[in-house]
Amino acid sequence: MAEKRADFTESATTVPSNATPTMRDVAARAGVSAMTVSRVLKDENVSSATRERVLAAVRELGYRRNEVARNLRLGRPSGMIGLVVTNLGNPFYSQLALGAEQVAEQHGLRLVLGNTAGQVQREHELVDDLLSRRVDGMIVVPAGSRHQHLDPAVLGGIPIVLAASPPAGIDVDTVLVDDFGGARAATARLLADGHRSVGFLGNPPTRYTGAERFRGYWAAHEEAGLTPREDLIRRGPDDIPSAVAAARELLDRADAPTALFCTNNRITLGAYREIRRLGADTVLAGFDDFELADLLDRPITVVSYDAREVGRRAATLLLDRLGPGAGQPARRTMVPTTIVRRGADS
Amino acid sequence: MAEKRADFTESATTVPSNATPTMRDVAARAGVSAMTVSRVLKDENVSSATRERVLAAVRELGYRRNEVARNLRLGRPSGMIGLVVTNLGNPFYSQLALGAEQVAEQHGLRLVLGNTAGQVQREHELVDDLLSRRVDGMIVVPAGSRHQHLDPAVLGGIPIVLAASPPAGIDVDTVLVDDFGGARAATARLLADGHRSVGFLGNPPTRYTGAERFRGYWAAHEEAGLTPREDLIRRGPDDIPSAVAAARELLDRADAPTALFCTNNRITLGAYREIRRLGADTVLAGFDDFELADLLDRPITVVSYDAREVGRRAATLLLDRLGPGAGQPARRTMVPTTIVRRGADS
DNA sequence: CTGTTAGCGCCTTCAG
DNA sequence: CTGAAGGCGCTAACAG
Repeated sequence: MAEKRADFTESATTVPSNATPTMRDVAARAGVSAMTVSRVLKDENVSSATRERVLAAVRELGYRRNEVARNLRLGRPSGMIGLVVTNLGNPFYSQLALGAEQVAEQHGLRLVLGNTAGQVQREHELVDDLLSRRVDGMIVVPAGSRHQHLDPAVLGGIPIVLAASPPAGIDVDTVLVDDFGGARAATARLLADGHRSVGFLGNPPTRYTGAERFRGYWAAHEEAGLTPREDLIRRGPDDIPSAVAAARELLDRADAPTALFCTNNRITLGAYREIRRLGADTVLAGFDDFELADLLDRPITVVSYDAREVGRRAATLLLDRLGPGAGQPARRTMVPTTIVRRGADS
Repeated sequence: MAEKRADFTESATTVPSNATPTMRDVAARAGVSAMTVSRVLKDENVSSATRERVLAAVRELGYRRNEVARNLRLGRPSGMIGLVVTNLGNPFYSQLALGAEQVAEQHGLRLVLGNTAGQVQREHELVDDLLSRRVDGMIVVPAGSRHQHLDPAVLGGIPIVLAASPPAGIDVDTVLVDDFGGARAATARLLADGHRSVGFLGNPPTRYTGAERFRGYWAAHEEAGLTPREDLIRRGPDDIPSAVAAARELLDRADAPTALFCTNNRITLGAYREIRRLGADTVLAGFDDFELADLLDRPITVVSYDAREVGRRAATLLLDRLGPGAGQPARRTMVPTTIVRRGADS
């Protein structure tokens, strides 16, 4: 078992050398009460003489105030905010985390990280654990489409902000990317360039982004007085291999599309690879910018957005609700997208 | 100020509806003592009748045990490990974080994140803050080259693991990438392909990776019985623009190198861009793999390694030291690299 | 300016 | 099997 602090008679100035020192140890060493130490550490009125003695003791003992105990006593939460994402390995989420960290940091709050790997079960456990650790609030990128367990009511009033996915059946602050607008703009660009058969390669409609980006693709057509050709639409692919396969299907047709819109960068990559392999001159547009995009040897249009900003806004909403904006109705904000041409130049 | 719990006479079954319920609230509601609630939650011996009543009360109140208070009482640390990195936006570190999270998660530990943005000052503050929060231990990617403030002694005995950079003047567990071996192997590959003037584009030697990778470059030459041409060595560039400029300098020469070794992917990108712009056929090798590398239209050799594994090992070392391996001497482990050919095919 | 008392939420120890 | 007392480290609220 853990070695307990020595209990045998120990003079007031003798201090257990092993364990992390407590305020009382400092007090004893400085010959004052714990309260005085507390006051010194809080910069309250203490005579400069005793203050010096206390600080000396602090230094000698390497004392560091236990913020956990402090928060408990003050009835405060932990001064940490939970961040639950589906996949930290995805640059989108790591940028989001970075943005959230920036804002949290400015307010002296620390970020506690949880990665769900997209598993709803893990999300449940994580949220529960974070609640038990008394986080001040949490930012969640939901793994599933049911969100009742994220209801502030269930959470015991701890505020929550959803990111990248809209709330389903609950009423909470949310930060979204303009998936619809970005997809619409990119598709419109292709149409404006004269393309009349624009294929669609997208992740499943069950995903929010998949659905929204498809809506955008469709809307762009409607606004141009066109109707997408259903036979050029593939709403299944979700990784590079499946995107390659789907692209091949479309490009092999006699009436192959002259352009493709892809709903994320993995799909774009798959399509790009296949186009290049076939030596086709199909034009490509896709959601998500990526480094290196301009090293590609043929042009490509990408929908770009600031993932870090998503994190910043999420943290900002949360912090506001932790303070002044406590009682406000749920807010929703949307991070804009821009259309960028990449590739085939420098 | 915060609304205090109503103090007027309140029957045993009435519970404050606003604040997060405590064990006593549950106890009152179930008509038992707090101890019994505690026991139920710990699955200790309690008659199944009372257990049911308690669990019912827990459910009705939405009670969740306060792990913070629990840990305080038990004299345990927080059950969290700190992760301090220089730049979460860099995929290397986000992968590292993901790996560490995986391992921590398996042991029921949560990760607290800190981003130093490479500033030593921030690193100090972060480490200090994490210590005050009583993390079980920490994984640090040091921002600077002086590490005295990371000495376990200074840290009050809290274990620490360094990642990506070796300890300077302190004796702690460390996880490194085989920078030397990777650079040597990549350079050797170029030499084996017949190149006799291999340029070097690398980040400053003040950085550990810069120094190690340069050593590898040099060693490969020596082992081949060659001496690198000093005039083809540029140890300054640290981002894409400066890499472009440095590459141009080398490629503009009458006796331009036939191959270049670059110490990280940004530098590789810069060099690639310049080679492509000039239409040169200089062969490229570089540290760090990158997605899309195989979409490039000319071949490239990259030094690849598993960043997630760095995080996994760091967490594993830390966890071991938290448990059985508490007293061991400092260990050091090195994550291997592999040489991969990329680009100009599919 | 400084000390004492009490208690945040929980659990160990010791009585029933 | 259950409860009462005491305390983890810290700090309000009162004394003095």
